[in-house]
Amino acid sequence: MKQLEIFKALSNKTRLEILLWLKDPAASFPEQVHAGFEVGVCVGEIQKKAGLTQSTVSEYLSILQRAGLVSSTRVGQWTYYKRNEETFVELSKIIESDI
Amino acid sequence: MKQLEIFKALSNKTRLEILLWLKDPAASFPEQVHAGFEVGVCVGEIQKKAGLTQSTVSEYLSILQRAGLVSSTRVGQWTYYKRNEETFVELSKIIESDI
DNA sequence: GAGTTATATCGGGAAAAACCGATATAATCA
DNA sequence: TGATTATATCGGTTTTTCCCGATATAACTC
Repeated sequence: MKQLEIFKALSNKTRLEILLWLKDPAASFPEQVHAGFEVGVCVGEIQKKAGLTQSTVSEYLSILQRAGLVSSTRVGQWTYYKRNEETFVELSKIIESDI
Repeated sequence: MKQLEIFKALSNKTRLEILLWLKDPAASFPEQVHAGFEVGVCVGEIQKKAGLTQSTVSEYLSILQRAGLVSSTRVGQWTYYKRNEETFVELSKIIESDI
């Protein structure tokens, strides 16, 4: 686990918000109709809510993914992102003991 | 607690190292003779070990302090910095539940 | 096939962070 | 008092991050 990369990923207001939204997708993205939330939330919905351009949000999601904080699943023309909870648990332990 | 400020403070290799060194000052700073380690470690010792300029290290320590990760005590002409463990505990909890 | 929709990537301008050297401040000591 | 030592702050250059518009890719639809 690359702590520095994780902390950099968490050092942005919008990226922190995205992670929070993904914690409760049903509440945060009432408009998503294409799929259940098991696979996550598609980029377009996240982008609308973030209020930034599509390219920026796509970039942010890939930063979060490289840090291991989210994972993605492609379904047809959509890419769904969801939290990777194991990384959060690991991170919490790392802060308790390794930092 | 301002999460964003904390994550930014943790988004730098040298600052992460400083925090690690301050975890075991006796092992990390064998040369410090001016005081016991209860008050912390003085800027000069940290600077030598970091290998950056005095101004940079002083700046880094104040970033860590603004984030609540360390605290400082002035004794004579020295400023001693030590970890603020409560913030780490809080942060770990925040990651478990609030992020 | 061509047209449409969703996402990723690329190139770049603006803002922030990473450092530095020089200088200021504060404490000590002769 | 002046000289010395430790730290903080200030001004500036380089590097990184932020965020955009334009373009590329991939899947779907007709």
